[in-house]
Amino acid sequence: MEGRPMRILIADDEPDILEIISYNLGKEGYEIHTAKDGNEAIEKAKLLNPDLIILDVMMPKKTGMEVCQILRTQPLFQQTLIIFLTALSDEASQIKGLEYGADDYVNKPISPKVLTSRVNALFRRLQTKVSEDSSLVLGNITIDPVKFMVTIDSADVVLAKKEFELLYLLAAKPGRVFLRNEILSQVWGNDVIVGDRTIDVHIRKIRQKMGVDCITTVKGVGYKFDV
Amino acid sequence: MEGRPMRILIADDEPDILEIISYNLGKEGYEIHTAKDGNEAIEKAKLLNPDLIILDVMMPKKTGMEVCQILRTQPLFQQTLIIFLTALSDEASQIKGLEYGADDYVNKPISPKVLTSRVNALFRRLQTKVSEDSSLVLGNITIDPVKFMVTIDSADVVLAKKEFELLYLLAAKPGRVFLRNEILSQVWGNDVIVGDRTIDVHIRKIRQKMGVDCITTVKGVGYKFDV
DNA sequence: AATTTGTGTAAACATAGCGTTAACATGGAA
DNA sequence: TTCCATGTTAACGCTATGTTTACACAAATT
Repeated sequence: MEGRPMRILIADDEPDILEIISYNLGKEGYEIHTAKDGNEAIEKAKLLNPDLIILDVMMPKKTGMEVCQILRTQPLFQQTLIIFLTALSDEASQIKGLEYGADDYVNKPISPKVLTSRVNALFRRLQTKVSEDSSLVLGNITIDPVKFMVTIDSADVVLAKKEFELLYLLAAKPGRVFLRNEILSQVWGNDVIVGDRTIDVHIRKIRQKMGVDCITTVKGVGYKFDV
Repeated sequence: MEGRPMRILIADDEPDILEIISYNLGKEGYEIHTAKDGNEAIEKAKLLNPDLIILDVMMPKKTGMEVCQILRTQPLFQQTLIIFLTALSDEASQIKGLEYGADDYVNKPISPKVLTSRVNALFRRLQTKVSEDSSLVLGNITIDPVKFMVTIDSADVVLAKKEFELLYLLAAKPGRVFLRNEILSQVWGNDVIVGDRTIDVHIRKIRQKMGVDCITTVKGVGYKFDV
């Protein structure tokens, strides 16, 4: 399902930091490369064409800001994600960094976990943007919230709005059981009051239209989407 | 032919903060809407379908996290940008926030300028550089925005301005569902107020003139161009 | 200017099908 | 068995959309 791992270039002059970040992002499955100063960062960026570049602001040879500025002028690096890493926590630097074309600006001392979360968030957003497609793919079933369309083995299934919303809720976390209350408040909202059988009827219609039985009843508890 | 301004929904229970942020982002040319608690945020989000939602974490009725969670399970809010705003600067909350599906996490006290920079950075990244005046070719249908002409199987179809704009909007992203609100703000503009049936009438005229039924209704949601 | 033609919007009515309810069926657990 | 949770079906009100007509207004033509 996933393509190649995302490639990250980390540039910092402190070996300790390089190591910590490399270790933590490597653990997430990213492909990690490092550089120890501004010039090396630019060289390696051109060589590797990474998806994300993490730049320490204070580096020998060239500062992170300079590196960013140089890279951003090149067409190849317009789309590359850039995160600044810095001990300068003052507001002006941060604004300057972001206006230089960075996508995020993280202050030192860095929590590796926070950095990882931010990296993940950036990639998550990029993914949905590039493919224009945040659809759920579960085996031979595809659920596309943007097109409001369900496809089973390349055959379209047309669902009504509520049916679709309900299916999407379940399918977003396959295997997880959703309580009836939970379903009600998510799909119908908290204030709306509907009868007992309403959910069942919708479930039934979904099952019917889909042909495949991908929704399991957990009696006394709720419903779940089968993997 | 610049696109409409990005629409931002800000939810916070402190009126001062709402005002400061509204003012600063408004200055940047964004279209601003506000909510003062979690429930109102959800309501307005559904109503306005904003491009970005800024959520205070600590709010009455529902917390920002809850709002985010609820919206993210709905098909319509998969692509919406979300920023958390919070006084909780601890690392765990931040990670949790980002993993809830937020795109950024900003600590209070907020510098309006920093927030603005971050908002700009998010939108900058999202921007798709679609050459505006390129003609669309979809099967046997050609839509040429320069000549203002639609051709089906080498037979010309003459559309009026609004009809053309509407068709072009839908056809630019074939398959994607456009909400009625979305269509209104894109084709008619944000300030213009027109009656409920106006869109339908235009859709009808397009369908009539085109002969081919290339526009599908998704009841309760909007319209889409068939691939 | 007067005339004609066409566009965009509103208003009024028609209609399909969505969402819900109600009534009854079924099946498993105690 | 009896009970309770869910399945199933049909019916129906209502809402969102389709359709048509009318009209103000702009644009084009004379």
